[in-house]
Amino acid sequence: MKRNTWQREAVRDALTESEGFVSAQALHTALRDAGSAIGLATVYRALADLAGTGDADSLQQDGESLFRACTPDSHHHHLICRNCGTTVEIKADAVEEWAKNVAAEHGFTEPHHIVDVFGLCPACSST
Amino acid sequence: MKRNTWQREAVRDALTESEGFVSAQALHTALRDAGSAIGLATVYRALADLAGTGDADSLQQDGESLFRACTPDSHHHHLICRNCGTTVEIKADAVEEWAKNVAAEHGFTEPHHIVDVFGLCPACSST
DNA sequence: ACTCTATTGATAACGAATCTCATTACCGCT
DNA sequence: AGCGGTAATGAGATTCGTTATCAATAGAGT
Repeated sequence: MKRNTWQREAVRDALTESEGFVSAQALHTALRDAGSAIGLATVYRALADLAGTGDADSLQQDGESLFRACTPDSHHHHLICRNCGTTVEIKADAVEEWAKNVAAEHGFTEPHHIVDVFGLCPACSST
Repeated sequence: MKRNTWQREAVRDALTESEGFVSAQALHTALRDAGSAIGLATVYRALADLAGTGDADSLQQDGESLFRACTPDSHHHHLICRNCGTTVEIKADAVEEWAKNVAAEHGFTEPHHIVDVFGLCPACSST
């Protein structure tokens, strides 16, 4: 049975409050700085849960996993500022179709895809 | 000045011979098993060089970097079997355009993008 | 309240990747 | 062909993100 703990809520809230993608370690540090006594392992576990249930999206950059609270039950991609992490959710049905077709054309089944666009957001571009 | 060593050649050859994406460690093990006395650090260095010059593409999966010899000077994406690693190179100008436009629409500059499709290749699908 | 057990958290363990630095060997030069 | 400087190598140590361990804690149904 799954239990509700204040730790899980804290991680969920912290994720929701952050602008873009954040690392597990950064989240943990932020929570500790905010006075919480949450453990690092718990942050990792909570994030894995959120990613598993679809309440958070994750991506890998420089060998570390970054997470972000996302609108659930809605497949989308991300436009991410590689400087400050600010993220915009992107809907791209055309890309979904394309990925599916490409896989089918080569006889590949169970297609998944990773599609992310990185760049510098307007704020970071102007500096 | 850059020197040519048999180690670099060995890594390049081993990469070229492998069907799909391979990890640095797997390549190192393969080379050692083949009788080569190459060091792990050297494999990492050679792969980084190849990726830097555009002779190899890389992607991150499960927190480790995978590499593959690729046709140089040709931007493309990959269709990868998540079971055996077999890879097909994909040209997708439509996706390039889409990524560029999406970035521009939101005022993002210097757009890069990561687009990879995973699935099970015909051989792995049938088992 | 009481029990049962999922969850927590400090720390150890793990693994990929990088760094260190003494040794090696590539390559331009004579 | 021989020499010299110097980029490259490699074994091991180190860093860093993530996961496993396990005793202690605290949800939740009764």
